[in-house]
Amino acid sequence: MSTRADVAKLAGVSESTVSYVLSGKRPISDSTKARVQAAIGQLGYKSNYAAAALAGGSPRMVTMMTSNLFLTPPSRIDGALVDGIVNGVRDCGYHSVIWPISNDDDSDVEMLLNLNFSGGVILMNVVDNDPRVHTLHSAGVPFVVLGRTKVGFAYNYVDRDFETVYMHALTILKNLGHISIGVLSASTIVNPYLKKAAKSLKLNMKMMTTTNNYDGGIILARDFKKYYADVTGIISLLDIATVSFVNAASDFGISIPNDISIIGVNMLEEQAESATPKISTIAFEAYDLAVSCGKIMVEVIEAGKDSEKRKGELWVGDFIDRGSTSQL
Amino acid sequence: MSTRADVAKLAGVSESTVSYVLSGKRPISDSTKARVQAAIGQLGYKSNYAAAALAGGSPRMVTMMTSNLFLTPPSRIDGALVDGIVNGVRDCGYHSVIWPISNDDDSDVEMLLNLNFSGGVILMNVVDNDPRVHTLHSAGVPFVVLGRTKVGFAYNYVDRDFETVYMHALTILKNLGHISIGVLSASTIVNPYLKKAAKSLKLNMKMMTTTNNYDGGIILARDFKKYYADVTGIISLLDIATVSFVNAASDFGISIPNDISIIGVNMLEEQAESATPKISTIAFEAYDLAVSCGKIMVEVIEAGKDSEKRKGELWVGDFIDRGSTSQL
DNA sequence: CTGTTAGCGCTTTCAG
DNA sequence: CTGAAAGCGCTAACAG
Repeated sequence: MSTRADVAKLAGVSESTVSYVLSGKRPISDSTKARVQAAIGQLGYKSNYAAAALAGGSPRMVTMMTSNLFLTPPSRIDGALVDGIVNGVRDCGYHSVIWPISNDDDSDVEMLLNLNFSGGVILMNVVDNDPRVHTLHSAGVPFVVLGRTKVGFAYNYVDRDFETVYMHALTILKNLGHISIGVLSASTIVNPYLKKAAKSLKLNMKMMTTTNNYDGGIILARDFKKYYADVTGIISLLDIATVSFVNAASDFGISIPNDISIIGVNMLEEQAESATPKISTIAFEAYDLAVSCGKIMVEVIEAGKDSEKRKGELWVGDFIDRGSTSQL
Repeated sequence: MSTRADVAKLAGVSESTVSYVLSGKRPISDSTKARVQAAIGQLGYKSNYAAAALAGGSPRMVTMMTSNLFLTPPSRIDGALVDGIVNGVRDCGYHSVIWPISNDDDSDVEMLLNLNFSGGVILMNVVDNDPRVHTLHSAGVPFVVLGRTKVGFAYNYVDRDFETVYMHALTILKNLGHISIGVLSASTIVNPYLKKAAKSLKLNMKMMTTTNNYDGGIILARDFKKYYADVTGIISLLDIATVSFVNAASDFGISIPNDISIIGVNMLEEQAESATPKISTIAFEAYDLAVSCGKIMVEVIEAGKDSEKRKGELWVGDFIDRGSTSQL
């Protein structure tokens, strides 16, 4: 494996010059630049990540930690999120990898931190009072959470403005004349913002809890008339289950949108279109959100490990009302 | 961030002693070991991955490349594979990360190689004459493929002995009196080993192509009587679709196992049990296969980048006939 | 059993 | 615009 020194010798320049043509951090004449690049091509030279990381301070690598990625089929949103982060981070000249964690305990986090090869970590799929946030925080590692959790201290995160999202969705439903609103969610806990919005609009809420997969939607459709007969409007926080619910509805004598209006707040546009009829959504630009998460991660890394720079600040992904209420 | 030097000073020993208590590569007296460990704990010292990689030769890190992980929900087998590799690699004292690649072109591979931070790569989900295998090969990086593809040169891989698997599965079906065999697969191409086995057993084969997801199984059940009426035995190469097919069968007037016998050759035992009735399987020990893949990867790394040691050799995952033919 | 020392390949001042 | 040289933190001889 050739080194920077080999390149320098072949090109007849100094080692630092090679570094600078690579990094572009200082002006280099076109002629030497050309010679260096020719030498690089000729030798098939590749920069050594470890050496660069060692010499250059914190490694230019961000680690995504996301759990349950392989145990159960993830939602399409998780996919868009990962892709977005990869690209956001790459735009900043960093790289990203996924650190496979199989569960929600934090031994995998410890291991990553001990390894110390990552300049910072992006934590996804956070749970309530996530122990991993505590671990990352006390380790003093730069990290950004994609999503939010209450842990009792300030930390960097990127999230949507759900307060506005929920209010908007419920307002649409209310304007359509719905009073009894079902909430399609994987959790039995009502989101406080949702609760607050429903209260202020004087709407009744009914949790419709199911798993976010194809089966979850089918089961819901099957049970709908039995358990949720009074529900006429649905706000859905899931994606896969919602699509299958809508697609299966007619099999169980439910007519959409005649019987119920359904609006997805946590769904890719592309998925919404895969349902028949197409599901109305409050647009969730998962990809853009993730891109911005990646960029902010890099900003945090570069600001230094213990930077309070933007800590606890709220970065909201673009909230766009596409007004796609065709189905409603 | 404290370094090995800080630890050494605090413990009153030399820097190399600290290294050696960490690596265990030479005997250290219990007393100094204790002092060093105390100092490490006190300082919260973490070894620097980049420095270790730089000083110690090839980095102790293996990279898993697997595509389509986020575009579509992966099968349960992919999950078992990733988990198994992580553990196999960890048993060898290495670490592993996932390198997210969104497509089958090899620009992501190039980028990983240019980064040069990985001691070796495990390639999953290979396609026919996979371009990434060519790229890895000509880069001279240690790599192991989980699965096989024809590329015109020898490379390290780990795979099941499908020749035996198919022969065994078809023999079971034949012994049950089936002559017309459906092949449930995501591809329209008949596996040559399967074709060969069918021929030698004088069985008729009919491709039943579908996508490996819940919908794929439903569609197949719906269309079964129309398109595959003559099929009485099925060999399935899919997992998710097969489970949903079996579960949906009765809704479409198909009685299993009265009308058809179905046997899964590419399915986790746990998934087979989630169908009603339980699906018969030729056991696929995905996890064990992946563990061995991880271990072999490390072996290849340590043998040196251009080692021919085991190149082109066939490592077959354990093939275990559990004899679970209850449903048949 | 322990200490000393020479690098690993790169980045980044400091000097031209 | 370019070169020289001092490290980054660790590993692994080499020398006790």
